[in-house]
Amino acid sequence: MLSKAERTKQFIIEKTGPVFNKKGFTGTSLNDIISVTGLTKGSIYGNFESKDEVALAAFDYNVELVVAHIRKKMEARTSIIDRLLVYPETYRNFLKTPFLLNGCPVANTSTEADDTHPLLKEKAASAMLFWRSSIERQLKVGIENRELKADINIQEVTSVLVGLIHGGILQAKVTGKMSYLNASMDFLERMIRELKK
Amino acid sequence: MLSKAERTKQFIIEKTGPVFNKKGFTGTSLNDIISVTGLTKGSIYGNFESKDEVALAAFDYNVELVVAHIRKKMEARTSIIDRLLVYPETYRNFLKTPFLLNGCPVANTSTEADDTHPLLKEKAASAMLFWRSSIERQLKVGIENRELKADINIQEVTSVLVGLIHGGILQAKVTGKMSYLNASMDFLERMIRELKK
DNA sequence: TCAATAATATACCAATCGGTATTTTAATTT
DNA sequence: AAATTAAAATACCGATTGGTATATTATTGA
Repeated sequence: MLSKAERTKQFIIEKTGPVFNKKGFTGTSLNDIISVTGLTKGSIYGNFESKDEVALAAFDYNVELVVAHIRKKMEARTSIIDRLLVYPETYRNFLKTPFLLNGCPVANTSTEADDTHPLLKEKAASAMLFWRSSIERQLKVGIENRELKADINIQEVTSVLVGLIHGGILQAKVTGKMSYLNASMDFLERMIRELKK
Repeated sequence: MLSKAERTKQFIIEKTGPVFNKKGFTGTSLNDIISVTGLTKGSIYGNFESKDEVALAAFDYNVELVVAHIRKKMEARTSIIDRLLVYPETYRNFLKTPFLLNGCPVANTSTEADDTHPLLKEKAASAMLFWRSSIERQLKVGIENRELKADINIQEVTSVLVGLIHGGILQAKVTGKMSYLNASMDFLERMIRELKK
């Protein structure tokens, strides 16, 4: 069984995760952390040695939620095309997915931390590269299996796939018009289907 | 001639613009504003009534720089295709363009302000819609001129164009790999050329 | 040139920031 | 159940936050 401290630590991470994703690192104060957890400053600093450490853990948690969500949906599918289609399907519904409601943690953290918080930026970069390599691997497997065309530009397809998702969310979030994201996802779906041999 | 106050106001905007784009609204403190302008708090508050007002003006300035830059490059071109190609060309070199170095102000502000700063969000939304409608207008003109295919989905093309730019910059900035942005721009260029009738 | 006015600087404010030392309370272990 | 240890609450810290009132210095119009 987990120790009390470990459970509290996890509790803090789960409660602050959404706040950090919504308000960002600078925008989230210790008082935010305190009020969202219902704990006191002493308790927070008994389990984490700084606000930084809470934010870093919260980021990992936020990313893991997204990754697990995507992975679970993919496991139910066999072909590479169907698996890749999980992406547009998932992000079309980002508003209905609690941990995506305020945007993808990778995108949010990348944008804020890029010029301000080296440790967070490093984590965001790792998450981005992890995501990309997961897509690249699937494309490679698909080519080897002869499910996908052999002449696919893996790096380009990956860049476009990831870019369309983030760019679509950005446009939808700021304007409030889901149709911009949906249009991007329509396009992305067609692109994915055209990867087929 | 501009009054002293108007010149100082403009001076403050020009000096703080890059800071706000780099550090964001929350991340930029009054001390940042003071040190980057070399002015004192009294002078700042003599010309603006709040940090908010400075940030709002700085955002407008930042956007105007980008808009003017794009417009200028477009004016030298005649065909719609060539004009649209200004976008990928511009953003490929965003690192060499001072006011784009830290990312597009619309994207940066959208991401930060979306859940935290209503006034800034409103401005970011307007800028996004303005940008989109400028692209949509060009597509429409291109279709009417028979330069472009008649069956183009204007909203989709616009969403993809804008999305690829923002998504590409995001990936390049956080990972430090320009090749991700360049791959997106390669794809975008091809897409633009294929709009031709 | 000399007032009037506009613009900038100085000095201060309460509130909040992230963080720490200490005390109190709760959970373990024997 | 008592003793020990772990965890959480309280009270405090200096520094910084955005903002204001007042004093000083430039600028401008008569």
